[in-house]
Amino acid sequence: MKGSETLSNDGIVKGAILIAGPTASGKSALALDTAERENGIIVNADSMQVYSVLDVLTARPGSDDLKRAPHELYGHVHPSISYSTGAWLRDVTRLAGEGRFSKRRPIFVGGTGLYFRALTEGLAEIPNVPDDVRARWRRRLDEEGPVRLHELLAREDMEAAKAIRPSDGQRIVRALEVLESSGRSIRTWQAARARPVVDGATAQRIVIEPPRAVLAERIGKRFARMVEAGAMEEVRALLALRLDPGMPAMKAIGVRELGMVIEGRVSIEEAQRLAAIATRQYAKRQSTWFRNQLGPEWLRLGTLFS
RNA sequence: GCCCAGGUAGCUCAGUUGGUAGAGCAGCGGACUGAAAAUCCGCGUGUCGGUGGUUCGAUUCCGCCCCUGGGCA
Repeated sequence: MKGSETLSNDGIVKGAILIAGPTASGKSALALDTAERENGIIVNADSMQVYSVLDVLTARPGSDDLKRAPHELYGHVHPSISYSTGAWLRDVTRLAGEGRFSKRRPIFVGGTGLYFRALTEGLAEIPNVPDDVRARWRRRLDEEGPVRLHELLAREDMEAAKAIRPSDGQRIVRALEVLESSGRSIRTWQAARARPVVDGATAQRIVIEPPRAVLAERIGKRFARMVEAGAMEEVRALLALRLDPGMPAMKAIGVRELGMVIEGRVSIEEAQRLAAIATRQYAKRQSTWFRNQLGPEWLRLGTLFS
């Protein structure tokens, strides 16, 4: 790490450290070490660790970790809220505006590749889609299927339709809801990106890429530990909120699996096995993303931190 | 010991009236601009238990052996 430089804040964050890595790669440990050495403030860049309730299940830093360095954007969103990349970026911008990064070096750590991209490359400034519009298109997706909606999109927004597969319901719905609520094609919006929040020239970017087999072993052990640490009670508490199963927080790995145990449909052992599989598949998607989407400006570490 | 039923991909299994085999899951590769722990696309990775025999050719038919279940003793 370079010596500390002036962390000015004139709309863009300078001298930031970015640490990306798949689940169970030990990125939080690296972030803590770095924070202590660099007088840093750790900022979450993980789409699930923002939600409260699921402390254990999302492997959020514990109280010991929180004592070692300031942490931001962890567990600050209730699971009943549908958070998003845009909301996260606004939160980061707000922290910068409050001067939170002026005395301490921000260390962004997480496993959500899209968050890092939004941070360093900016995100299209698309107006918020009203809830009712979004709900209606999602319902139509359920009822009519993606192919039907893709045909519809092709009629109204050929450019967007060409860029999205007819089977990709989620992206089709996004294109449709943006078109309806803003009156403009999502492609038009996306053509113009807003300013990055972090200055790439002065940032240090690190991605941890441990061998898959090593990751797989750690994942298996870690989920068992989560259950011992009370993951089951967390899921119970989350389910008690009776949220729509489509909410992002409900998609956290382990919610479905442990939920089946609560319903008495599978054994705890089977749930652990299924959750470990889902986590491995997630780690694979992350690895693919980091391998192919992150540029050469990222320092790639093959080692593991615990 | 005898009688059944099996031994085919990492797992569960299908199949070949004899021309070296395919599904699901797992796994691997890829896409990714506001649900990204999401969503989507692509790819069989194999001494068909072993060994003899019949055959132009055996994973398939026959013999023997080994292994795993179940039954009878």
